[in-house]
Parts: sequence; structure tokens; C-alpha cells
Amino acid sequence: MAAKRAQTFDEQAEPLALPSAALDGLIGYNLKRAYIHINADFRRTLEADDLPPRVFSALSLIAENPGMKQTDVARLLGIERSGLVAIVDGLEARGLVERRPHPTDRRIQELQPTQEGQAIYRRALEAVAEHEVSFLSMLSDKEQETLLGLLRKIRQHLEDAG
Amino acid sequence: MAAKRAQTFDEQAEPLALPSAALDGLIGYNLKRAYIHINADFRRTLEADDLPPRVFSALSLIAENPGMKQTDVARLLGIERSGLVAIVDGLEARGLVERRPHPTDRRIQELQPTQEGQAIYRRALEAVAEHEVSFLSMLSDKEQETLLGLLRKIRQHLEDAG
DNA sequence: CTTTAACTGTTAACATGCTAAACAATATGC
DNA sequence: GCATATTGTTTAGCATGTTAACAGTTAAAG
Repeated sequence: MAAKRAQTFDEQAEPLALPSAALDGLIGYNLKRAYIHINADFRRTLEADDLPPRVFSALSLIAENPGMKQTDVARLLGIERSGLVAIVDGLEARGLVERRPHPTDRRIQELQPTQEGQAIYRRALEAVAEHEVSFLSMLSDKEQETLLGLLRKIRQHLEDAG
Repeated sequence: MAAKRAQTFDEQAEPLALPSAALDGLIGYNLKRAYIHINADFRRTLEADDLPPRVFSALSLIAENPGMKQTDVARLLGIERSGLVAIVDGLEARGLVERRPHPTDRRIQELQPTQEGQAIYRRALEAVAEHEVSFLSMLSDKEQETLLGLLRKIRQHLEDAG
């Protein structure tokens, strides 16, 4: 059990289109709707590994940056330290991540991915990438490249100059 | 009071970038991050009118399609009928929307925007559109047009043959 | 016509995922 | 040494959703 619970929420708040001509002209609205669809697919893909998006994100950070402390992971995820505890507890209970004592600072517990954690992360990432291909099949390769470039440009300007 | 509550959540779960080369190549991930930023701006913009995104969406539906019943609004928003009750209660308490009896079916209460409701909706929509311009200033007009077209293409294929 | 089923809006109980506040253990700066 | 800050954690609470049950009303079946 645990896989079809009810999917209480996250980003599935607007599955259907709002029939509004006014909103259709806004990039933000179209971005939101496209995101909702692709995120739903993302969630479905990760459901096979019982990884909610937020847990996948945490695992991703830990797998790609071994040795981070929880405070940093929480900050990067944009949640409170207290909120991360349960997520790491879950990952640790499943044997995907380990809390290890910091060599000099005994307050800190470094987060290390286990071999299984790395394997599952890589497998999940590959599954997501594969799903994306079929999910965006309405766009040509050229169009996908253009879209990726534009989205990156937005991120770059917003995340660099905070 | 009521405007800086705590902004408990919605989509602000990942304000900072995940330093991951693997994820950066995924359109879905970049779409998500761009959406998070633009949605945060969307939320800030609507905060002036004390309109959470979900309330704005409901008001938008009602203002642009007067006479809908709650069941339809809930379905279009992707939430349960029971969840919409509080939202409509709030809009009605603020005098932005009215519940009116259906002429023949006494189960139904038609949702009608008041004059003030329409005014606030139009004003909020204009504010959102204006914010979008400055928010996406890193893209040229041509690039914005391209992005809008690509996002629409995605939506079209996903929502038509849903 | 009568009975049965379906639909509408609503409430109540509960789940979820976060925050905020307090805490003990530890580290740092003067 | 002592005040202050940091880390991870627990606890309580809130926001926002769901599901289940309901009363009133309508539509369908017999």
C-alpha cells in the first residue's frame, strides 16, 4: 500500500482549462497550465518508486552533492529545517540516505546517499527524462530546444540576480 | 490586516535553484522553476487585492462566465464541490459574487459577479498583465511571442485530446 | 403516481504538508 | 568564561484540501 493514497495535492489544483480569453494571452497563465500537466506526469512517473516530488528533490540534492547538512538542503528546497526532518527520516528508513557525523562539528549530521539511494535516484531521473520525451512529442526537436533555451534564460536572469 | 499572513504555501516550495547538472537538461525542471518564479510574482501582485490565486481563479471563472453553478466551477478548478463552498462564501461576504436561485431548478444557485466583483477582477487582471511585462523583460518581444506560442501548443495538445 | 436513483450545496471529520516556537547540544566571538 | 549563534529536533498549530454523510430537489423507472 501507499502509492494510490489520494494524492492529496501539491500542484494538481487545476487540471482543467479555464475558458478565459483574457487569461490565454498571458505567458504566466500558459506557463502555469503547461507546468501543471508536466508536473502531473512527473508525479505519476515517480509514483512507481514511491517518490513524491519533494522527496525526489531532496534525494536529488543529496545524491548530487554528498555531505550536505540538513540546513543547506532545507534552504535549497525552500522549506524550514523542521519540515525536512520527516523527509530525511523517510529516506533514511528506506535505506536511501544516511546521516553521518561531521568530522569536527558535532552539531552537524552530513547527508550521504547510499548505493541504493544513488541507484534509485539515477533510475528515477532516467524514467523522468524518458517520459518527458513522449510527453513533449507535440514539439519538434528544434522547438524543444528553443523552449529549453527560453526557460533557461528566464531562470538565469531571475536566479542569478536574485 | 490580512495580506501578509504567512503565505503558508501554494507553489513556493522551491524558491532556490537546485545545483544539479542532470536536472538542468530537462524541460520539465526548467518549466517548473520558471513557473515558481512567475507564480510568486503573480501571488505578490494579487496580494494587494487580498486575492489568493485560487480565489482569483474562481472569481475569473464567475466574472467571465456569469451564471455558472458551483459544481461546474469546482470541476473547472479541479477541486471538490465541498472545497469551493468556503471560497464562494468569502467572495460573497466581500460582495464580489452573489448566489442567485436558478429560475427552474431549485437545487442550483447561480453564481453572478457583482459590479464590484467585475471591477476588481478587471483591475487585478490588468495588474497581473502589467507585472508580467516587467517580469519577463529579459526576453525580447519576439522571444516572448515564441514562448507563448510553444506553451500554447503544449496546452492545446494536452487539453484538447485530454 | 410512486418509488428509486441522481444531483446540488452544505457540513463535519480527517489527512497532509507546511510553519513557528521552543529546546538541548554544540560551536564561536569577544 | 560567557553571551550569542547554529544545528537538528519535537511540538503545536494552521491552511487547504479530501471523503463521507446529509437534506432538499429533480429526473427516471416501474
